[in-house]
Amino acid sequence: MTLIHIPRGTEDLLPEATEKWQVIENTLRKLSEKYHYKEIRTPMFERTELFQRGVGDTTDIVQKEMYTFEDRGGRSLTLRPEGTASVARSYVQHKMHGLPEQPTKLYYIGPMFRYERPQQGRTRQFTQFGIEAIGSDNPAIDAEVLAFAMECYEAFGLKSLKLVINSLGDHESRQNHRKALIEHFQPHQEELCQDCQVRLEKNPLRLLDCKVDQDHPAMKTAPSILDYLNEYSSNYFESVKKHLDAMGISYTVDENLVRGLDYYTQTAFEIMSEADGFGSITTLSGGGRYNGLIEDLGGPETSGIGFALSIERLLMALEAEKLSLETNAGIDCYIVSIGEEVTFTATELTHQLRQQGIRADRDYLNKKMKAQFKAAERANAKFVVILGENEMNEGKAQVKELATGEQTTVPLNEIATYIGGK
RNA sequence: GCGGUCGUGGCGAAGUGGUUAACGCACCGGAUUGUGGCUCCGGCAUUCGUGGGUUCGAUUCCCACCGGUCGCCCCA
Repeated sequence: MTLIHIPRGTEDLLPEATEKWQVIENTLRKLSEKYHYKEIRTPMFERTELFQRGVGDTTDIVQKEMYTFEDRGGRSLTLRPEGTASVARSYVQHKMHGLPEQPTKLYYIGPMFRYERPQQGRTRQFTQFGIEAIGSDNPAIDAEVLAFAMECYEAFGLKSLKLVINSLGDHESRQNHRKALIEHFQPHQEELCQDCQVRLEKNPLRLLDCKVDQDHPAMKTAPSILDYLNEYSSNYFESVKKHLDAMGISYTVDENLVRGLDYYTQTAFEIMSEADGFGSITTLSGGGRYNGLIEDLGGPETSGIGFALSIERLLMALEAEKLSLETNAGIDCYIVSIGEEVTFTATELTHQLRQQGIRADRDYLNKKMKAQFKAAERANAKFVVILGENEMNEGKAQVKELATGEQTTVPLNEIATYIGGK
């Protein structure tokens, strides 16, 4: 029989892993409450058009990474490669701009899909937690999103973090900068690497973070986006920085930081890990402002900003910094039963304890006492209840605390109280 | 999508063109008729990633595919 194995670039999370995931998810949800963001759940697939229009036709995500398929009705659907487009779609569809709470502050958590060559930190299905604040173009909210993003890591004790910010400016600023870039690099076109020759046409901004040509003299003299920001954009960026300063959040400005999605305007940022043990992929999360997106999707002119982080990469960062998560694994009580005569009493007792809120388990393999003790230890049980024929006849059991070895005889109907009181 | 590298039990890991595929950990059983440790003894791979080919014979050689991993592209 041929084994069917998991699709490429996906992974099973077994209990050992899901315990950690639950801790992370809970922490992120609590943080969301603290910052007053509410959860939104959108479908895992959308009309393909949404991403073409929202994320951008020229982006790598849309051009070569989408999981697109046709349903039985002949509609082209796509497994979501990111969260913002869906949230924006939902915002427009449900006319959230009319809600009394503004800006609308939302968070989401769930799987995303991109068809890429997998490697560590990059799988075809991965999980993003993200937030969106839609309906305000006050620099204070940009700073809030950045602070939130940083706290998502600090909450777990991560230290080796680097917050990099940049401004991409508004449409006007970007156009002027683009023109300047093309003029600057055109004379050197022949000397640039293959990729950059294509970038020059497609997206000259991308030239700036090319690794092959980074030493080319033209790179050092290349026009910076920051010099092309118009007054509004420039003031906006300065104000975002002041708000960050007010919170004591440190950052570095990288004028070459370019985000991969078309919808970004003004503030753009990334959080990277500087811990050892990371390979070429160091980006933990990224985000930015998307002032034209809601309008592009048929909504009113509305500005927005958000970010998304990968839970997989968050876990990698924790591992790289050798941090562990406090999980609440284990049970309160393991019932060791000796002899087939007591099995019904064991069942009754286990059930009774559970009904009283005690996390309990028992043996189902007719193991010997010694083996049952091992099972109890493996289950991380606090107490073992020993039930033999003698105890059963007396309506009592031995209750042993595993950590101390302390053992007492307790009437069956008082075990829950006894354990609960410890 | 491109290039490198790797693929032996639950995990780690040796090994050879020829008939029983080391070892360690884990697990199970026993020594020990009802108490977690230690010790000792025993058990635990009939697809050596999958499929072809070369050969009298392949886990070992060749090819393809699948998968992991690293780098590139790009990103979370």
